[in-house]
Amino acid sequence: MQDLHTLTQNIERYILEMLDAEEEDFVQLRRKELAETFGCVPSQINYVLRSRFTPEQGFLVESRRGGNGFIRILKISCESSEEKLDHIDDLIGDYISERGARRVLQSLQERDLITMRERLLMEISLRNSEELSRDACGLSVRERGIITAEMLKRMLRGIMLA
Amino acid sequence: MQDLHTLTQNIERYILEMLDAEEEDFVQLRRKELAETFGCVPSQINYVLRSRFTPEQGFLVESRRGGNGFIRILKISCESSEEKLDHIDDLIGDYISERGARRVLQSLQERDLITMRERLLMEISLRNSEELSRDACGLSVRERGIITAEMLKRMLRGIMLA
DNA sequence: GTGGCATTGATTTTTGTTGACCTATTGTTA
DNA sequence: TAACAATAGGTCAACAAAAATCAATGCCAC
Repeated sequence: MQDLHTLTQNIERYILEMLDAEEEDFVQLRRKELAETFGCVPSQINYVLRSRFTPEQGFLVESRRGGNGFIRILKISCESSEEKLDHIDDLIGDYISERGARRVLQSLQERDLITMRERLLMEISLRNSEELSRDACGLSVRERGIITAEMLKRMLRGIMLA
Repeated sequence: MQDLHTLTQNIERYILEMLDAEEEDFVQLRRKELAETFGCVPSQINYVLRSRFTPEQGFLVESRRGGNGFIRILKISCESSEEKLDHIDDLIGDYISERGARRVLQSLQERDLITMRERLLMEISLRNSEELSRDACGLSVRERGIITAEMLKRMLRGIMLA
């Protein structure tokens, strides 16, 4: 696990370095070219993107097929310290009630770490998720609280409070 | 990095610049002339309009054939919240694929109707809901698409009104 | 040996480009 | 005024290029 030399890890590092080097907060590349650079099959690139450049990890990926196709990788969030992420994890834990989640969001918004609209978005998402897991899946209160906690952490990690 | 200029992209940019230059929020042009300007077949213009100037991207296209025929491209304004909401409902409808949802979000962000962070939050939310309804509830693709549409509309309505 | 991450390649889907043929509008003329 | 000619835009199918998907397989760590 300490061995950072799998193909996937190399490609991940390569893209991260490109992002670092750029003025912009995005890089654009050709899947086929990148695959050739690493001497692998093109679909390997999709695997790297799917597993390492997800919205939960603060990235958005746009692409186009066909003539002059491309893949664009955008880094959204600012860098954030491990501490802050840990703090959020502590704050939320493995289980949280809907009320508790709302308290967390209110506090973050009052401290200007998220905007009003972002808070609103997350509240709507949580309510949706709550509704889905209650009505469609018939999950218990406890199970729903676990899902809510997971969801809230994903969203907050995604925009990585700076 | 490389030459990112297909014919379609050049024509798109040309029309956007015309729109920018105009006082009005529309431009009017001749299909044949524009095709000649770019040294291409006239139907190429239709392709550009069909793929780049759709309602989803905030445009309406009108035209007339025969003598003195023309093509007119209008920018949808969406001044009031009401207009935005109607527009959103039109774009999403009762069913939407995950891919379609992501296209809508990209387009809204490019039109500055939502921020990057908001787009990111909504993508996380969509993934979460997809995962929940697929794995925990075992819903079909169709059912998930209906839920996705509903959720997307709720989120967008929520922040457009804020 | 089992479970999960990584790798591969065959197949599918999307995008861009072109040209042959279709339809609508306007003007002209018998 | 009814046909017809000229004009201008629309549709569609075929092809090429590039990325996405998915299922099968490989590789470790436990």
